[in-house]
Amino acid sequence: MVEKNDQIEGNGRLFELFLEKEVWTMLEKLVRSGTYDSEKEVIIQAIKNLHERTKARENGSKGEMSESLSTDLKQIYGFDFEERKKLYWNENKKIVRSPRYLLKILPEFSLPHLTEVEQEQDVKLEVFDEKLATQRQLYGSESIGLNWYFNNRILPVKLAAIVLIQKINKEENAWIELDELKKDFLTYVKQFDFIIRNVIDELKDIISTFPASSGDKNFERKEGRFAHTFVGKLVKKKENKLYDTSDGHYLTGALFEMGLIKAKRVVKKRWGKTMTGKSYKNITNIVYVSITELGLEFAGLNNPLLDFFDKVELAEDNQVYTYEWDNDAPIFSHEEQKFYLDKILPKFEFEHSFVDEMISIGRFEKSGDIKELFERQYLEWLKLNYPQDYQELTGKDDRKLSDFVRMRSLVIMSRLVELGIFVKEPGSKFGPYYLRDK
DNA sequence: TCCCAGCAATACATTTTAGG
DNA sequence: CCTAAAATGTATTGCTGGGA
Repeated sequence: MVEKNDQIEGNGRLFELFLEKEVWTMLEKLVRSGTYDSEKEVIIQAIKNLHERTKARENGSKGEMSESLSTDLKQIYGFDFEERKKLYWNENKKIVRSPRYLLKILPEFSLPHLTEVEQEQDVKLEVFDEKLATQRQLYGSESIGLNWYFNNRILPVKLAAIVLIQKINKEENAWIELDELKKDFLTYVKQFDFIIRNVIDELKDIISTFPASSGDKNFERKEGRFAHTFVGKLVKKKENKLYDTSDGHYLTGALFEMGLIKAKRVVKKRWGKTMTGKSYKNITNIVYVSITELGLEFAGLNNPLLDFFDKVELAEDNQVYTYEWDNDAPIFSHEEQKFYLDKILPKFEFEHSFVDEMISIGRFEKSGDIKELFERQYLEWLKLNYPQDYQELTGKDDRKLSDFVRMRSLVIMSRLVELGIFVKEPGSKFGPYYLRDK
């Protein structure tokens, strides 16, 4: 019983995002009327109906609903459920679709609105441009010269940049509170996820890294982690955590590490103990972020997937059907691929040259070949440039070293596959991998 | 049958916070 | 300003489906 409640609650939270309260109440009434056992069932039935109609349409015949949910709802509430669904589709699509992203105000001319106390404590958070130092500071000696392996997808990065720009425009303030950005990002991602799952069947793989959304007890933790991996999180240096110094404090997150956003930290004193014996109640760090030139450029580039939402319109009979999407087509445009290679990768010195080499090789028969190449080249590079870290890494046992190689090398390729630069043989698990344009 | 890429549960660790 | 519980973060190990 408890478990069942939890599940319904989970769905409830999810659906509040897409359905008005009115519709949720409607679902509850329908359950109470005895037609269905749970809200979940109503929703499942609705999706089944959609699915059958869609299939029927593809086969060129008229769809037969196994059970007419819309008729039930019409009788009870006097309006057409499908009609409503169409509205939600249009609403969601409007949010997700992709116009060209432009800033209405320039970041340089706008400052965050701060209280007096906060202003006193204003501390600038450096944007780390020194490529190697950054990765090393953030992730220790195991990520030197590489984009962090948990930044394993580019699509969430693109979405996050878009959300930030939208927010800056809406609030007419160039500096956005990081926590607020994360919230909006998650809302956007859920809407994105909702549309793709319901409309574009072929694209389900793309969103497999998005946090799962229903019936998952750890969902909130997962999505929190998802947000800070891609959007950002302030990491405080232990020794300094109670002091209002900026030393050793930095921001992680794909957006920041790839140079797409800049950040500043504002410190609020509450209590704590400084070196000089002064005591505070606590210290709260508020991080404000803004888009960089690079981020603006990236967000503004054409994206086939986002553009796709612009093209999808309702059919003449006002139904939302599964639209055709070429599953073999890349979800990133050529401009975006070029941007990644030319403007983002140079921040990661080893990965940059490694990817260049991968492209010049052009084909790998199996994933093992990539690992092999990576191990050879990375160790060589590390030995030359960072002998101490080389010692540390090779001093580990074989298992640890091979895990290191596996994670690092394969994620480099998975990013290239997502971007559409490389293709992994459809249906295969271990490759071959080859360049798309060859 | 074996193996391993890609997850994901779980145990363990650290940080935050509430309360006095 | 301290303690301890609660929240949150991290690391390791384990699992599994399907290709070799």
